[in-house]
Amino acid sequence: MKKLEGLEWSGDEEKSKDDDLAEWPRPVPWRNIDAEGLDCDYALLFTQEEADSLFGRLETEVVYLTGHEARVQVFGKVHDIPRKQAVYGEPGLNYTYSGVTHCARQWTPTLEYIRDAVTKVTGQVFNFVLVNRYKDGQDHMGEHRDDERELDPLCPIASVSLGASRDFVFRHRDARGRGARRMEPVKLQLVSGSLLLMNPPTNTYWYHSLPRRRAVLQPRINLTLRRILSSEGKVGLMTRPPAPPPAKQALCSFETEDE
DNA sequence: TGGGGGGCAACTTG
DNA sequence: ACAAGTTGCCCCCC
Ligand SMILES: [Mn+2]
Repeated sequence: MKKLEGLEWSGDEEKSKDDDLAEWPRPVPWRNIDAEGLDCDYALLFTQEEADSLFGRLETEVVYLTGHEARVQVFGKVHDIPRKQAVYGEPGLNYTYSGVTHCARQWTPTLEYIRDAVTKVTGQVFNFVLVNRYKDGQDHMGEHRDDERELDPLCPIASVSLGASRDFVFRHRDARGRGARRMEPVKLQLVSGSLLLMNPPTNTYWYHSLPRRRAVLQPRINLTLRRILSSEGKVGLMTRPPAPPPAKQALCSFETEDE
């Protein structure tokens, strides 16, 4: 695996064939989170020092969506998205959020490094990452499921946290709305350097959110690594426009937008 | 007692 | 039908 300057793991890099998932670069103790239809695994993947370093690198590397791409229109009203988002992955992949499709930028060295670390401890391969930056506890994310059609249903979603600790809440889909089943939400604290794996079928039955926490004053960066199937017709692999596109050619280009 | 935080159902339009 | 935020209300706590 590629090394990143200033982040030399003490473990030797030799690839024995029996390399199993146990050592990265030290063993990671997993905690399993279990409920009806919910299956997650949580581990401390990076030390605090490593996490600080990675956070700092991402702060200079990651290019977030700006301008109209940093807003969302729902029910006719325009809102600023209450966090910053960036989209990275294999060339051609894209991500649709509230009807707007964003093209993935090419992996940065730090994102590749984190991706490969997660692959090393999980054995899962990822081709896409959504970066969410929460500037403080006012930034948040509403309840939702990651139920996009183009996601590989067999691949867990891997969530890496860097920076401020934040609460993270799962709610069963049948526990929402009036006349809901009484089921306790499952609450976690995601600390800096942690990795949360959301295994199937978690995303079928459980919504998750990152609630507002007014006491949190520091920023947090979250990476959700995913595997997108490229063969889906609708989204996934963005194909060249069928004909030389007349006006809207800028759809899949990466021009900088005004702040 | 008042106000702040948090949970959550209700509401929002094209 | 379908989007993902905000708002309002209620409860708890200091
Ligand atoms: Mn999600």
